[in-house]
Amino acid sequence: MNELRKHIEEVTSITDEEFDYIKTFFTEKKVKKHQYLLQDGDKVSLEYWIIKGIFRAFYIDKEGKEHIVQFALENWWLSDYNAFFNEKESGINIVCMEDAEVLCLTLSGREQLAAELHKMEHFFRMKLTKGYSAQQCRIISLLSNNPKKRYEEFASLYPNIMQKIPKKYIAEYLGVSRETLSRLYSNY
Amino acid sequence: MNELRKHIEEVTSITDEEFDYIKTFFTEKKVKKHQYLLQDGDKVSLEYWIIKGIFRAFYIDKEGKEHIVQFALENWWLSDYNAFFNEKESGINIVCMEDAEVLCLTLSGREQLAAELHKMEHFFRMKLTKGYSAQQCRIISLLSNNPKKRYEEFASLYPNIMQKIPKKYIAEYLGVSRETLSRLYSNY
DNA sequence: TGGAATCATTGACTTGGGTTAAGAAAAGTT
DNA sequence: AACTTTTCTTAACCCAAGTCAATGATTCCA
Repeated sequence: MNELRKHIEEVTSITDEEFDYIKTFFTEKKVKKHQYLLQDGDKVSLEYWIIKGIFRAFYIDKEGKEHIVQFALENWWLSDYNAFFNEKESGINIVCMEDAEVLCLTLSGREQLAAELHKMEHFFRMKLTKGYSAQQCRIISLLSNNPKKRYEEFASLYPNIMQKIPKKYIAEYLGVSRETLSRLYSNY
Repeated sequence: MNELRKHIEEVTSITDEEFDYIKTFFTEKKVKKHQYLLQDGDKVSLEYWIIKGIFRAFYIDKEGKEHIVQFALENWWLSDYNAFFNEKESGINIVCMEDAEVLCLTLSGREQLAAELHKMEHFFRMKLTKGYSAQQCRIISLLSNNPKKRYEEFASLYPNIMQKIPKKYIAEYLGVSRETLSRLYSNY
């Protein structure tokens, strides 16, 4: 839990008492590679903060193709906020790609935390602002860059993800076929 | 300003005194068609809430092509949150497409409001959650749908935007050439 | 340690959508 | 009302990237 405190204090400082209270909302969980945290159609009731490990969140289209919404590793938050906000079942899947430990927070727990502790409301807003901003960059990149540029951008933005996961998932993230991605870096 | 109060109270109820205070952070502004609210390279210091009118926020790539990040009309919030979060100059442009009235809030004003009034912090978080969720839908659509599907999705999601703005901008939003878009609905 | 999955590469072929161009229609302006 | 400017449509052509298929390379696991 100590990592979580450090993580929160990057945004706002909290007292020992406050953190003791915050802690009570989280439960620890160990997750093995290939294990699902969330499956298409599930009721979404949890949000996860990753202590260690790697996950991918993906959407499956009507043809059965996977499209990666988000990768997540240490210190990242992860859930289907879309389902949460619209109070629907999940439309995406979240799978573990490298043995992991996560902290689980119920969505109602988060709202309660935010309501009771202004600092936590602030914290969540700041995290969301960052996520919003990152998503906007990705949209711009999808609209204006060709696959090669997108690949280079991704590689420079997330070098640590690049090394750790199969390239086919990067292709799915970039919106490109594995074959095309493969051709990109063989052309040097 | 009354519309603003109504807008805020959709999320959280506030007292007269609170609203009187909130009001002091906003200034009204009238904007004419074709007028810029924000230009690539500007220092981003304001956020806008639209009372009436239509705007588009767009990115210009190296070839000079426009790519639309966001449309915005009544009740929408608009700024370059990316620039704000990373404390950089704007990378996008915001242009008025239909005579408008907006309320301006400085970014530091927003932070102050959020810090002083927990309710406003909550309000901004809720708005951001909704925006985040919408962006995620758009990313999924860009990754998994072809132009025709994206067009249909957009048309059903934002029928009011469809009617009011030139189709070429919709093409720029969908990441498709005007010609391709034009072919889409002539094929029925 | 060897066989089975999974993942990556490469080549041949196909195709969706971009580009170019030219003309029609609509909107804005005087 | 006439002229300009912007927007839209349609057609011909082309190319980037997808698909299909076969082969190699890794990784996984019994």
